Amino acid sequence: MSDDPLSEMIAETKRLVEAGLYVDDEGDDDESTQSNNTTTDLNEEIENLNEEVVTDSNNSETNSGETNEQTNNSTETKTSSFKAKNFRGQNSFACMHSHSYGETNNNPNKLIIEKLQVLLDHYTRMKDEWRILSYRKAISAIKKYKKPITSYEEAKKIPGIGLRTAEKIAEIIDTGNLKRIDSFSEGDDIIKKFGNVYGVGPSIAMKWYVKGYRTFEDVLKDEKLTRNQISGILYYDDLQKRIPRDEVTKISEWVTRAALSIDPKLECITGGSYRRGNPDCGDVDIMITRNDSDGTTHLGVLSRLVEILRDQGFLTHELVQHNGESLSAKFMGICKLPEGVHRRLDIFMVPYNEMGAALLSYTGNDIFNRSMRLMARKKKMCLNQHGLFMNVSRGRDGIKYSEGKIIAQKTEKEICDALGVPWRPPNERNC
DNA sequence: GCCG
DNA sequence: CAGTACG
DNA sequence: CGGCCGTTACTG
Repeated sequence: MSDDPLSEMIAETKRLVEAGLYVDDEGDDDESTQSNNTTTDLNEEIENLNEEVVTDSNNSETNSGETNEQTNNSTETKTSSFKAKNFRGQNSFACMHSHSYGETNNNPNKLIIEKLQVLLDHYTRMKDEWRILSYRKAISAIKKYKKPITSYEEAKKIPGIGLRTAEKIAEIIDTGNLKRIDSFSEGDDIIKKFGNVYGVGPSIAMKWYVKGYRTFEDVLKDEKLTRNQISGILYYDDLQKRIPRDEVTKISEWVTRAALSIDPKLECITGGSYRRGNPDCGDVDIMITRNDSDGTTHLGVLSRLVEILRDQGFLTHELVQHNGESLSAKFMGICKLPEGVHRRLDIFMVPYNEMGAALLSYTGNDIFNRSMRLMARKKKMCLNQHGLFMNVSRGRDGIKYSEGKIIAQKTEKEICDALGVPWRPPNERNC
């Protein structure tokens, strides 16, 4: 057991705790620790529900297509028709190919997926980020591999599956099990549960375990928590649940209706896995922008929107404070439909010119994004949620992305063209 | 972990 | 700064 | 063997 990496990890963490590197428990250093809930009143239930029927969200029917933004906007930064040069090997990038949604159930390799998922969870707890990445890619590849894998050789041929994983797959095929998994300690499940709390990652989860906590009650009793962690524990069960697509639609319509009451010219688009067409989602991601060609922007809209939703009792918690002064302000919190459970909700305000870059970024999935961004980097460019840039060091501060550095940002297609990546509808971005 |  | 979160 | 997304953005 001494060679069990997790055991070593626990021992190391324990050493750090004893060395005082983790102390933050006793010794109430500050007064304003918790209980300063400036958020909305916690369990304020919803009395005044306006059940106005959603007339028509501009969320567009299928919501899956590219927003029909045409590049011809008067005062726009001329997105030069910059074309990136291709390089050898770029065809192996995930963003170069279609990746449709991979069913987990009814997959002929369900057992393999389950076993590898256990390993992925294990390495997640160990903060082994590169194995995490590898296992995620391997599992994703198998999910979309429709045939039963019957041999080591067959597994090895799948992109993203190498020597080590193919060996494990072979063992699963032969024995129906992975001996490696059996050596994991039972503490794994507890650490896993801690790590699933919003605001708790691998480090905190391990720290809690080493300090002897085994349940949320233990943690709540003895540990000093951030407000996000408190919310995460309080609504742990709700937030663990997947959100049916229909409910995502309802939540989107609710937010859109409130936004349009502020300014009818706002445009709201739901991104994330919803835009990728998935049947259920982990949260709701809504982008809001406004055509500024009439001289008006959406500056300050988010603060008002949050206020409205809060007063409606729709928003129950604010996890990340939005930057109300920015056209790129964002909100991250928890909402709840009158008859529903608590759901994670993200609202991203987007400068009109950046909508294409924002659509790409907030639609994902993450593997697709990282693939595209790596591609950009390989071509001496830089891709983020604001646009595609020349890879030059720009000045500090909030100096706008202007000048000659911006290459493309207004539409997805424009960015893909400049990058030399074929544009794909969102439902083909489930890498 | 996988890949070049 | 480390940690966490977003796609 | 080195790279693996973002000079992402926020919290404490």
